[in-house]
Amino acid sequence: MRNILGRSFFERSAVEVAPELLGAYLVRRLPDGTITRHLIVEVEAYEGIEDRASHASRGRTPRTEVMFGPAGHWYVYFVYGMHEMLNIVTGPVNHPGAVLIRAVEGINGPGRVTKKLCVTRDLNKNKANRASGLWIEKDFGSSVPGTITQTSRIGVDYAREWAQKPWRFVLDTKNKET
DNA sequence: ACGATGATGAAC
DNA sequence: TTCATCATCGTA
Repeated sequence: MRNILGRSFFERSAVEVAPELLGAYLVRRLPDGTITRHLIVEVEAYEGIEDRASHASRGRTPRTEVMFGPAGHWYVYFVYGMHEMLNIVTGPVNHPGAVLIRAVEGINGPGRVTKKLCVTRDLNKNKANRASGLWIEKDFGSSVPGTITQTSRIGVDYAREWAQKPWRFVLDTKNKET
């Protein structure tokens, strides 16, 4: 059976949640009503106030507010003057965490995922559910379609020892063309 | 290798 | 109010 992932699923450590999102589906309902499903193949965990790579390491600010809120909400922010980044908030209230969706099948790169799915900041702080038009579904009945590789996170060299954490998770799907 | 391009947060 | 920085991407 396929479930829409809600607060209870996300209310854990981002490092625990992240690998479990591999093989799940990012589902988007576009303004015209069409629904598309995308297999999640790459994610990164940002966990706690200590994690120097996380925006939340600077504390509670207008931008990071949502990361301190309840799990299962979207954190969408703008970076490099042109890219929207899509994250799902994890962990208990007041314990900031998030998982960045870096790629879905056929779309590599976090900026490309959001562009392709028409995800912008107006989804920020929205719940991941049908009402917001963007949610995640997971089939708990079947196994992960591939092998999971762990590496350090991309673009966070400034984060000192936190940059080394193997908190990037990639799903290598068998015999698939890009 | 590097420029585009604008929000963010910290310093002043 | 200014400034460096940035969870990136396309072109070279």
